[in-house]
Amino acid sequence: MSIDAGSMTRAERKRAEQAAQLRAEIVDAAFAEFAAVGYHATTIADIARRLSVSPGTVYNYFKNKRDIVDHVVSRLEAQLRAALVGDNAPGTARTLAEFRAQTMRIATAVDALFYADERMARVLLFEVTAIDATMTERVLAMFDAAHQISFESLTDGARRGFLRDDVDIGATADVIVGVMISASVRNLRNSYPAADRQAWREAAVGVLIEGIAARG
Amino acid sequence: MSIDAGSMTRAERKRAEQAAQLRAEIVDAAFAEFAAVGYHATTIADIARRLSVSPGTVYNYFKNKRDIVDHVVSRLEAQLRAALVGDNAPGTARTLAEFRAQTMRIATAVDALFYADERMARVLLFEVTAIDATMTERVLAMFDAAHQISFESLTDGARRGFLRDDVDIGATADVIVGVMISASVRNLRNSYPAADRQAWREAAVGVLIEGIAARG
Amino acid sequence: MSIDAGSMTRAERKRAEQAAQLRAEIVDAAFAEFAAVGYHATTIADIARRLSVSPGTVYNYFKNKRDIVDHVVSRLEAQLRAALVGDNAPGTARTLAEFRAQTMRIATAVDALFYADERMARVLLFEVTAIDATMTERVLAMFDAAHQISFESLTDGARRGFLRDDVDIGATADVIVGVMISASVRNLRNSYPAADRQAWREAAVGVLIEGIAARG
Amino acid sequence: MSIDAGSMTRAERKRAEQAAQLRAEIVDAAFAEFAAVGYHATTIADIARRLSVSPGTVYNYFKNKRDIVDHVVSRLEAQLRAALVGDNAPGTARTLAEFRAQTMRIATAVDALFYADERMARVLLFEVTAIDATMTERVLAMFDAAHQISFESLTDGARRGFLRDDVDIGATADVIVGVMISASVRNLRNSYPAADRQAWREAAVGVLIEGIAARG
DNA sequence: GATGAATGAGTCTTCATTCAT
DNA sequence: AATGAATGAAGACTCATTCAT
Repeated sequence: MSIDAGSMTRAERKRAEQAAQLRAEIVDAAFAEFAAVGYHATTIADIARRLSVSPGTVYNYFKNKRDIVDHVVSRLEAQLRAALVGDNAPGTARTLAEFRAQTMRIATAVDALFYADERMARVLLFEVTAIDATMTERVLAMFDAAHQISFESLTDGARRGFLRDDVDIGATADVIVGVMISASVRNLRNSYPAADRQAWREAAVGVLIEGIAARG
Repeated sequence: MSIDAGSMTRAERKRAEQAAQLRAEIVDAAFAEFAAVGYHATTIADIARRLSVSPGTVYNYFKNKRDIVDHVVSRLEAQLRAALVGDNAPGTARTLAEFRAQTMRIATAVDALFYADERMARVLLFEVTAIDATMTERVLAMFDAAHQISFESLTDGARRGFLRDDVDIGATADVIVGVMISASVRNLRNSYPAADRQAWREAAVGVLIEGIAARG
Repeated sequence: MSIDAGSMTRAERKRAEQAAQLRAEIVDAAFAEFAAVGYHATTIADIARRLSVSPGTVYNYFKNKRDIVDHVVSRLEAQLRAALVGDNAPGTARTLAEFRAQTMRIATAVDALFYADERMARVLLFEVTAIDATMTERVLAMFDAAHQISFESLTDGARRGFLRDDVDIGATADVIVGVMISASVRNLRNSYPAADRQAWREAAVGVLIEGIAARG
Repeated sequence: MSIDAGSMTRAERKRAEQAAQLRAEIVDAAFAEFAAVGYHATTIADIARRLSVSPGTVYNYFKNKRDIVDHVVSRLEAQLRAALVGDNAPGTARTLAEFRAQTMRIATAVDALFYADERMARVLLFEVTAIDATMTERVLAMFDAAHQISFESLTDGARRGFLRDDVDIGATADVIVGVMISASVRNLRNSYPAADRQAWREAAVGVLIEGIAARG
């Protein structure tokens, strides 16, 4: 996959860059089209037309239509992963206040992602799952990853004593993932202004933390 | 649509019943097929074959394929509505204990619905949304309805004083819907035994109620 | 494959007959088209057009284009087999004269087949072998079958003593098959009148029999 | 087409040689690919890849794909012609023994050709004929040429008196060509060791000569 | 009302060929 | 002369829908 740039001539390097660029543009165009009219309603010709390119060209970069969605989803996966980790790695919060702050950071990051581009939610939650079992599995695995991160974070909080020790961590992690999904979905119908969204996040996180914080 | 049974002969009535029966069977078969292989991968012939009937017959009962999904979704809507209301109409809980009990009843009903037939979650969440904007809108409206019921229930609880009055009711309702979605989705990957599911519900509801119950 | 006609209604039987008829017509049309312009140059639409039928209809009868050639070749195989056996089963000749007569009968039957319809040679020898390895194998197997029949006939002749016992039977059988192929191929270029063909057969069979007949 | 070498500088000459070389290599590569997967399954890119050259380059040497096969076939034609004539020109045999020896030489040469490279038979007999009528005609013309040579040889033998004068020379020539084809085809299925092939040739030639030699 | 064969529009995909660099 | 990305025409195949029986 990685290309030994050292062994390439200048011309080759330039060509490789242009190829990578077009690949990326195809993924972009496909993503846009999938979000706009759906995977099945999108034809390869549609994607090509967005780039003023011929259908054949698309096939110079991707094996087939299925291959294109795979790359679209990979990009979304990477974006989501970036939002979920970053400086928010689980286990770094030492106090309830820090935990709350960290949770808010993650919520804000995820929200920014889905809010900045509501197409993400549309494609990921509503289009891609209908393609086939493998694709569905990938999406479910993404939910699982989010669950995993929550789980670790909560486990750590319980160990450090600022979260109740009688709470069911698995169930709580599910609740957290559910909130994320729910927020994404609701945003598709009714785009809320950024300020409301901040308030919403604080409220939701507040409810959660109240529910799991150690008493006293 | 409604049939004036009074003016029908016995033979006519019998025929009308059989027709209604076949209509229902077609919806069933379509649902099963959509869940098994997806909406787009399902052909009219597949549905017909399940009923040992010809494709043409299907068109005697439904205008087109799109019309069939519409009815499939209507049935799922009705089932969900039944689970959400019934004797669980919002505003009937008078104490926190009653509220908790009611919430558990709803959670159990919804869970029973999705657990009894995981195909429901699959079709509703993963297949149907990819069909077109109208269909997606219907699903979002179902989420909205669930949100509405939660919202009313919470509002009532706050008014009666057993829920904190500083809680953001809208956000909390979103959390509740999110939990439902999350639970449904996770069950698709990993079927949990009924006992575990009961424990899970209690834990999740516990977290929620702790988070919103009036202090003291 | 065989259909239990007894369990069919009259209407079903009629429909089955019509289906079988159309299947056969498609094979005919495909054969004609393959012979005229070749397998690769033939489109499904071409075949359909010959029958004033839509392309989709062709696919109601055959899985794909490859499936159609398979049936075309099966039909040719059956025709060839019929020409090679019939009352010409190996081992029935008791004297050299009978052997010569039998050989002539077979030669005449094969010639009639290829002469009656030069498309047979064209499709079998020149078109079908270019499709894929499996198809080529089928054609080679047909040559093998012809070889086998010759071989048995010659073996029997040697055993009965009217053929030279020092002759290489395998090689001779190859020669016989070669003559058949050669005659078929040459006919493609230059259609000879029936009388000439009869003379040709007698000459060729004469050369062969002279070469292998027991001396004295 | 022909190049006036006299007016070329050394550099020009070298370049012309390299061009001729690459042309030849393209023909080689195409031949190899056609034999391996067939004419239609071979893409220009496949041929180019074999030579570590770009598809565009191929078009600097040949007008189109069809043009390439034409040259492939020309090369095969030349090889076959070389095997059939050489010191085996018809009319040089003076006695039956010489005739037999000459026939064996030709048979051995042809066999060597097809045995050394079974791809020849595959391409010539099984691939190339399916391309178009012109190509088929070329192959038939090759058979004709072989027939012609046999015919002349036999005519000469009859004139000199060591072959029967009542034999049908045309039919006999057909038999000879048929034997060549048959041997080539059979070798495609079952590669025989060189020793067996020698024996086979002797047997087949023996049968033939016995059949046509003058008696007494 | 049931049938199921016929329809043909609609897409993906391939690949020979071109041409700007 | 070599390159290789772009092209777009062409064709196999699917399947929702129709309609004569």
